[in-house]
Amino acid sequence: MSLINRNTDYAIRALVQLAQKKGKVVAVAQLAKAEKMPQPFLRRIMQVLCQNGLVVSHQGKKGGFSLRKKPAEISLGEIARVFQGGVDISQCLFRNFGCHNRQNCFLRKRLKKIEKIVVSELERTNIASFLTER
Amino acid sequence: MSLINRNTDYAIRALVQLAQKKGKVVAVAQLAKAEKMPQPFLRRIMQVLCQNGLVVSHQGKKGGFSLRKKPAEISLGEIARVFQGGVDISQCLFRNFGCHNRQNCFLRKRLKKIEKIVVSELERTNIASFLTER
DNA sequence: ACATAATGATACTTTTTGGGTATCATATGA
DNA sequence: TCATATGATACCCAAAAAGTATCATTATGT
Repeated sequence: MSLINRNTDYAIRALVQLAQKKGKVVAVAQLAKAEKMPQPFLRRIMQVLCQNGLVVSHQGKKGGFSLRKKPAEISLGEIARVFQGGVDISQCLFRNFGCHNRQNCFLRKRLKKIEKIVVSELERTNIASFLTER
Repeated sequence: MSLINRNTDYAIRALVQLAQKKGKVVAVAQLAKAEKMPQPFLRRIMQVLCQNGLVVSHQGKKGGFSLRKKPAEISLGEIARVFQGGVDISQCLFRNFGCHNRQNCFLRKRLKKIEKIVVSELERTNIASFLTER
């Protein structure tokens, strides 16, 4: 099990690259090549990022994508929300959906607590966090 | 995505039940019924718990399983380790296994950090933690 | 104008994994 | 000796994740 899936992973890497280019327009082909991501897959991811207002798309020759927000304003939490509907670490696994006593489930309570911690970590980590480290 | 899978989930529920029975021998059929878990599936889970020294099996008529350790000595972390090989929240999702620079992967580092927090929470939560709450 | 090189939109395929069954063998208490 | 429990394994199924393919549209440079 993993906290983030590949969509999220690739999206983060692409966004970090865009951030390094300081708002310049970069084509998917370049982004994909740099981190060895499958291009058509990344293309779809960029479209979704565009639809969700994280990047701006530029059509036509010399087109590509550029950041729409400041790196510091894009958190991992937001990206995860786009591609995974957030981080739902404590989801009920019970047979046929739904524990018979969801409200009082002892296990659920405990996992929710852990989830909160994780989510807050993801919120305070943003694209800018990664710029200096590289 | 979920922190624990169903094996782990069911195992926890079964162990809590056994803890409530204070070391008495309980058949899988009973355990399964109480939490509405699929019996043959739970049976396999109990076998694994037995092989890993968490419970003792008693064969034959009037057989079943009983706790081998004190509830306080069985952590969620240990159970997760048995059924999921631990909590590997920061696993590399990169194409064909392995980032090209696993050591310096900025994303991996960050996720590892979060993973540590989660694991420590799971370690300090044990079966006894759930006994009073019910 | 037009070829080229980019994204838009969408449908499809493949792979992996989680979750679950089925079955036969073995042990044991009444 | 029979009923009822676990031991050990092999197998199946469905859903989700990951990735591919294709055709339409838009902009640029000549």
